[in-house]
Formats: sequence, structure tokens, C-alpha cells
Amino acid sequence: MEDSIFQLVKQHFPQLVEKQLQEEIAKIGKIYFFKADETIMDFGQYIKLVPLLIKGSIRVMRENEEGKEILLYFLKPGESCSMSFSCCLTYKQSIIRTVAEEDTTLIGIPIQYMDQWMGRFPSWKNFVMMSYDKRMLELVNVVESIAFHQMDQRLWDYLQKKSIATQSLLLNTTHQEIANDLNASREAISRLLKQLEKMGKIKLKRNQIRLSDNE
DNA sequence: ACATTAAGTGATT
DNA sequence: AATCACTTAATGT
Repeated sequence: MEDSIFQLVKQHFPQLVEKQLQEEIAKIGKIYFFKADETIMDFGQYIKLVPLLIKGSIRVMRENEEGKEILLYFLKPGESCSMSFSCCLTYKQSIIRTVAEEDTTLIGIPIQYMDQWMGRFPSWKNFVMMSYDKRMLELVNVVESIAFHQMDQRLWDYLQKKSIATQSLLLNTTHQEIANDLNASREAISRLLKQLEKMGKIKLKRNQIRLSDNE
């Protein structure tokens, strides 16, 4: 078990170079499996683990006062959750919900190790900083997208992101789900999807959207 | 065959 | 672009 975690870390997180760090992750970390659509972390929960994603993908979302959710971004293998870093520094409750997009595997590290590892392992510190940086950029893009882009662009972005996150050109989803993620109405999504289909960018079936392989 | 759920349409604001 | 009020199509029992 320890051995396999050790291998997984080397494989998916090659930037964590210190041998000792790899060993500690293998010793301390535990592997967790989540089924598709399983909630990993919900609003208000206290974060006790930092996840290192090995397989699958995770959707990170935010809920507003009326209970409407909006998708912020996807997490993919080789990534971690920046929100968990900040939450564990301050011991705050989670302000986001994370749900497994598909069957997902991750290594969970108890948060009490974050601090000491930051000091002891430069590559860990770097990893955390890089994660922050990446997510910050991502979120700026999300804000821009919501503030300035029209729905058709947001929808196209969404399809691309989802395709990348799931490593597949075939998306199993409904128009309603997409509408929820983008905080739009189902009818609007249906209409825009059909435009995209007319342009030859996608192919629609019930519960399925197939992206064309060309750009 | 029937019921349920996803998707399409047109009108209204 | 949202909402409503349908209609039509696909699928499960």
C-alpha cells in the first residue's frame, strides 16, 4: 500500500522531488475512492484533508443564497485543491462544494502536515504556490467569462473544459445539468447547443453530446 | 402500451 | 436571456 502510493506520487506529481517528501506522503497519505456524483466536500464542512488527485476529475462549485450552484472549475489528476490549502491555514469551513465528476481516486493528506512540509520541502512549497497561481488565473477567467462573455462562448468553453477534464469527446450530460452549471435556463442551453450542432462543432443525442475532433 | 423524462418551440417580458 | 406553456421524442417498465 505504502509502496503503491509512493509510485502514484512519483507518477502524477513528479514536481515533488524530495525523496523524503515522497516517502512521507506514502506513509501518511491514504487513498480514497469516490464514485461518480459522490460529494467529496460540502459547504460548511471543515477540511481535514488535502487531496492529491490521481484519477478521474472533480467539479468545484459555489452556491449562492438561493441555493443556485455555479461551476467554478474542474480538478484533474496531478492537481490539488487550492481552496483546501487556504482553508487549512485558517481552519475555516469550506465555502465550496466538490463532487466527483466521474469515478475518482485521490490521496488524502491530513492538513496538520501542510505547515511543516512547507518549511521542510521546497518542492512542496512550490507546488502549493503554483497551485494557487494556477487557480487564481482560472478564477479570473471565470469572472471574466461570467461578466463579459455571452452565453454561447461560455457554453463552448464549458464543453471544452468538460471534455478535457473527462478526457473524452463524448459528454454524458443533459441540457438541464449544463444549464445548472452555467446558471442559465435549460431552453437557452438547448437553443445554443443546437446552433453549435448546426455549425458542426458538436453532435447531439439524448443525454449525450459528442464534440467534433477538429477544433 | 403507457409513463416518465429529456429536449424542442413559440410567445411574452 | 428568463420564464411559461406546451409539444415532441426517446426510453424505461
